[in-house]
Amino acid sequence: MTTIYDIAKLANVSPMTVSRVINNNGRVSDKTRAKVKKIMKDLHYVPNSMARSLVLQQSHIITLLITDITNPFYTTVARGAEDAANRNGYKLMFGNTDESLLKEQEYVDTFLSMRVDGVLFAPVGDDSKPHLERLQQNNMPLVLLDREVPGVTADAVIGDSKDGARKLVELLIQQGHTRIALVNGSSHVSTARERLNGYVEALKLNDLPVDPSYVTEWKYNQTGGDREVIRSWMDREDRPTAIFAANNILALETLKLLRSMDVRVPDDISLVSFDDFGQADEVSPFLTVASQPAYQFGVLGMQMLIERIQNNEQPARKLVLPCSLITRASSIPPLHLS
Amino acid sequence: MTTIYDIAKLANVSPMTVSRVINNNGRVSDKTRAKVKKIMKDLHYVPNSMARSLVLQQSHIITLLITDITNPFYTTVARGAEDAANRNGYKLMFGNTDESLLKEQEYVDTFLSMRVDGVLFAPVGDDSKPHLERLQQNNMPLVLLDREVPGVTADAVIGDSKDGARKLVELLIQQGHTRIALVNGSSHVSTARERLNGYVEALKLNDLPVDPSYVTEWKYNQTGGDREVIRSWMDREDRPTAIFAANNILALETLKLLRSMDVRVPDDISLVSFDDFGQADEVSPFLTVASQPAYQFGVLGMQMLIERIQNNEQPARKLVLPCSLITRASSIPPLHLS
DNA sequence: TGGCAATATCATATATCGTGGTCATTCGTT
DNA sequence: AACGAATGACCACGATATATGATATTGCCA
Repeated sequence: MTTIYDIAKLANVSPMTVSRVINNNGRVSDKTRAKVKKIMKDLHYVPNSMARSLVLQQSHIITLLITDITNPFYTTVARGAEDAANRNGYKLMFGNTDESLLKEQEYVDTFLSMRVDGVLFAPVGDDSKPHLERLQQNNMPLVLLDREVPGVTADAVIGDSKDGARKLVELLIQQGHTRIALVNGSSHVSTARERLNGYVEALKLNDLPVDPSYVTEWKYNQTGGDREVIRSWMDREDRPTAIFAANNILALETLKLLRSMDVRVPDDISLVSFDDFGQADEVSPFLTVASQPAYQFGVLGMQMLIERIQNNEQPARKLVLPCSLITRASSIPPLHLS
Repeated sequence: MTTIYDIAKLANVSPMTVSRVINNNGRVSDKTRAKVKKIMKDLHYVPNSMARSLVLQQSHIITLLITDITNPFYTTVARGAEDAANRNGYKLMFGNTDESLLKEQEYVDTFLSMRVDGVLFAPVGDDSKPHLERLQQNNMPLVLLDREVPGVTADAVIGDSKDGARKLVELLIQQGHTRIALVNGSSHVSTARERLNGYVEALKLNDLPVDPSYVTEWKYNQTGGDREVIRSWMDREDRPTAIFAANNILALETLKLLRSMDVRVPDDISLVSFDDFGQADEVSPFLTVASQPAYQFGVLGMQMLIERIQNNEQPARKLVLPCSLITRASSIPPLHLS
């Protein structure tokens, strides 16, 4: 591809003069400037940002790593982060780990080796710790998103999972449910632990028993969960009258499973969950959810990151965003009360 | 950050030896290799891919540009492309244009200046032509996705929009509808033109009139559409009994609008559209759609791109993927027939 | 068995990729 | 002659390729 040397030769000037024209600094006469610009256009010249960031030591690129690009929660986060990045003159590029630690590690290496200016990071879980430490050891500006990691001190924007979970479960209790099951994410993820905490707390506050056999753990992206657990719940005498799914994807999977067993929601069992479904909610608003301000997650995370890029020495900050309860058709009082 | 020079100094070897250890080529004694590796690990060394790709003239990075990251169709495409890229040893990074030509242009410049190995490109529309030409002028391997651009010769993976549209409209006609409106995407986008073609063709084949006032044009991501048009349709004596929305987002927006006017779907009016809603379809399968194999779009596009990276001289190829009709609750015979 | 050339193995010096910063130099004016 | 504006020469950024130098190993023959 064309370089400043090619252009310099054609324009009968030195490469440095071309560089000056490109960056619009230093003194270049209008005549040579025009001549150089014309040749650049004719040759479809594009500056090589590899070479440029090699000498400038910065790329003006920020990356966002999410764990599930098909999850509307994360894509909405992405939109927020993108808008905030563009407003500040940064380009945003995305990576998707698919809840895989291996992919996460590879992306971390890619980001480090690309010398991006900063990373917005939704970690896979607690085992992401070495990856985060690797970023920090290399002094890479970093902001955690949605999930915290024990033992890692870093800026973070997270949701109030415990509070949201408690609100959901208390709603169910108010509706008369006493046997509430939980389809949770992996306990290696902070949000799953917090949601379990909120679930337990709501039960205890209302003097309801906490039955561990009513709690199961899947991965947040639903792969590899034990489908039989739900089946076994339905076979019990004291079958739960409501299920709390810890995120939107788990709620969908649960719903599918219930349908395949001819269990109707909400007639036979109520279902509530965390996170909306993006625009799809409009089709037929159905699930009662604790909704998180996804777009704001992205915007605020990006702002925090850009401040950290400007000064990586400041102490770590943590932002906890509230969730709001949206009551819809999927949760109703249990049969014996209606 | 640490460089091979730092490591070389500590290991008492030359930078070149360190480079050999990193790339596992050339002959290095086991002793020095071990020594160098230890120091690299101690210093958390990460190779600088800017410097590397500067000399190697390749980055092993492929980028995918989509027009709406919150659209489940595109995120599913992304997952397919990602899987195919990883299988072939490439890293995939994403860009999102939000249906904006300006953002598209900026991403094109970024990709060119980053000297990525190839670009998978869902163009905003016909006006993307200069952007695509810019890529081609710089010899950047390129595969179009989902949308074609008149006057641009390039590899492409697209859906059979015309056929899908015809299938949808013919289903409505079979159900007894005769007044079918179309909420289309911009006529500057190839898929919108094809879907209009299919719509018109289905009407003509069934000896139904084509009324231009029953066709409106919005942007595919729904921003800036003229909401009043739909309102005016509903005010007419001969109000349409069915609406065909040209993609999932437009269908949602239409649905919202109808709801706000207390028009019920499907009781008062039927609604069909292109593209699924990802996992959200499971919540409550509702809309009748022409479904495109989104994941396959990504996989096949990526394979095509990788072949083009290996040989950019071969003639352009075009792959047209079929869509399948999924009949659901949103389309029923019109009132007067039931 | 000793001696030396031939060969294989390991390591380094130097040039290069495309750009920007610094400082020296040239040019045109007054 | 003197000054400021315009331009150029050279090096650095962090890596790799090539050619070459420095050892270690082997083979061969007297």
